[in-house]
Amino acid sequence: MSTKTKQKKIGDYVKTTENSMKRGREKDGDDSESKKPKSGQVDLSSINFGCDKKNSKDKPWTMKIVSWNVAGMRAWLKKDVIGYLKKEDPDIFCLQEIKCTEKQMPEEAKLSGYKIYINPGEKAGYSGVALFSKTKPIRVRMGKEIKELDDNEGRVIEAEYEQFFLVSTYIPNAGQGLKTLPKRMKWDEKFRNYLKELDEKKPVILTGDLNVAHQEIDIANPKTNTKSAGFTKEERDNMTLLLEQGFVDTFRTLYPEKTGAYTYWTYFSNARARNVGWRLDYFLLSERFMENVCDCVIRSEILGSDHCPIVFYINI
Amino acid sequence: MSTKTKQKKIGDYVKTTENSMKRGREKDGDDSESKKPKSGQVDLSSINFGCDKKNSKDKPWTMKIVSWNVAGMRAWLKKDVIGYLKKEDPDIFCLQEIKCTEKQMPEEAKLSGYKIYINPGEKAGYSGVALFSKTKPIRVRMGKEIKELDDNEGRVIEAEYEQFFLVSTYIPNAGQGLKTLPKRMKWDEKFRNYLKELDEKKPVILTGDLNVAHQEIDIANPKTNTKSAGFTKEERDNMTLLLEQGFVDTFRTLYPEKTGAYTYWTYFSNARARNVGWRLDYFLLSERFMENVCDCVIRSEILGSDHCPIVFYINI
DNA sequence: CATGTTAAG
DNA sequence: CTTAGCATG
Repeated sequence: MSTKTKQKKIGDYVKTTENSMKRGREKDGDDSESKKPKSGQVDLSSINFGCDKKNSKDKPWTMKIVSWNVAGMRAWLKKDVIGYLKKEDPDIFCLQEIKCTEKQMPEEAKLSGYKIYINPGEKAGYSGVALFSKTKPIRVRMGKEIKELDDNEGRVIEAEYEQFFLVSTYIPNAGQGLKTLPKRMKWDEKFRNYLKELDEKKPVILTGDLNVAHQEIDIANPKTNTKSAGFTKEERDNMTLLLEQGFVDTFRTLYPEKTGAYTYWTYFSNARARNVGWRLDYFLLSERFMENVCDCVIRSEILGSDHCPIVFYINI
Repeated sequence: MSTKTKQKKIGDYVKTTENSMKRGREKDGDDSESKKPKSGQVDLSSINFGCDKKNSKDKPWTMKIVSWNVAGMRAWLKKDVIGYLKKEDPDIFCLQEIKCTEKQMPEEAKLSGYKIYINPGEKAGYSGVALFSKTKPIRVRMGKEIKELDDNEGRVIEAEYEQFFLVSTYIPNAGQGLKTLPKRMKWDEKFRNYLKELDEKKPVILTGDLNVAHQEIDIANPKTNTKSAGFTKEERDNMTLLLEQGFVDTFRTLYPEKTGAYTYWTYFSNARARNVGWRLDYFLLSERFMENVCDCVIRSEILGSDHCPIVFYINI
């Protein structure tokens, strides 16, 4: 099976404007406050939190979704991430690997203005996902409520909105020495089937840490990592199957040639400073929904985890 | 059984001089270096590392021994303790709860000029004692070499010198909810018998963390701790038995009325700053050897562990 | 290398 | 509260 998948090109979906600085919403003008860079976090004033691009129907973005694997929410909160989130101001944000229960979650994390949904999983301090949404979804399912998945590890939250399903996930890691690759393969299959059914009802926005770098362009060292968790042929092929089933890797479709675009860097050996990374975090979209997409951005400057946030702009 | 024991008084053993500033050795004059207080450690320049007192025969100290429960040697080493030890410059120093093997011990800890003996115990990261001696002892026994004790937890090092045995120990903690009090009771008995036999051969200097505050004066909150590990009647009675067997609590004998003299403060609730402590670390001496003692000092200013070092000055 | 356990103190 | 171990990433 080939790991290459034909993805459509930019022009098929997105109308690239002349960096017009026009935004779907006028939210980012007030950089009068907090000029001072805070502890650990980068200076946020240089970041454009809006989106200059329009969708294929020349419409600006109306909704922003953020996904971030936080690698332990309690430690993450000590790194000035709330200031970033407030500036980013997404309509929905999805966190993976929170490694805590609702009870253990510090109050400062419970940002006002959001409905909060938490799927902590059973094992203490392991995995866990959360979803924050400004508007209340029609329905939210998570964990064992999604019977097809039987998720007891805090890996999935599904939120149904008027026009789409949003699925946030943290896909199982294949483990050191690939010792949990079989578990991963089983998960991938049932998750693929679950998404297929969901997609038949409404378009799906799938986001989160898919724990796979799909192509060689998605990893700094493809040659030396073919036996590493997250870049085995098995995992890459499973992602290909997902795409062939009617999902689109939005970032790669918008930026097919973009190298050095990663969302994860190991803490070892100063990998992030050297940009020795992996693209493991995605926005995958039901193909028929792609015409609405404005942009997909990797916020590689934002610190707080070994993953960085990714941002998705869409016109709904 | 009473927990009170008749200990002789100061004048019986030690001749208190008029703070003569004469020292047994002239070692502490050079405070020209390192005036700057280093990270985490207190300013050492105000400490008198010598001893102004003389023994009962009007002789100054000729030997200094230090004991310190370091509560994890590797973390302890990060707190500028080597600078203190070099200034203190003991002839022998005994460390308890090193929580590492010889292999794991950082090189910086292996101070030149000392013979080093390590009894790490079997369980990784648990317990473990070490002894550093400028002069090579006649014989050193530790762990299972001391058959009477059958110590596989790194609790004892015995060093034989010409005129005495030095025993450094870390007595088992009775545990939360006193769940290891039975183990402790058994240890106390066999340890007492071991010391009795040793004492028949030569005078014994016993030092270390005895994990008991003997009397009410030895603990900040005697009333609320009668069921706490380290202040149960059982543990206190066992210490009394040891004293009745011919050992002397040197500090308490020298300073029978001294309140607020502690060697341990829990890390909880800022106990050390409030001096809510326990005296758990001792120099116990064979009664017939007491005439040689010059002083016993608690270095409560010295940071690096939840215990502080204690210092023993003797004329040998 | 970092996070959150756990056992122990 | 702190140490050091461990499992996991």
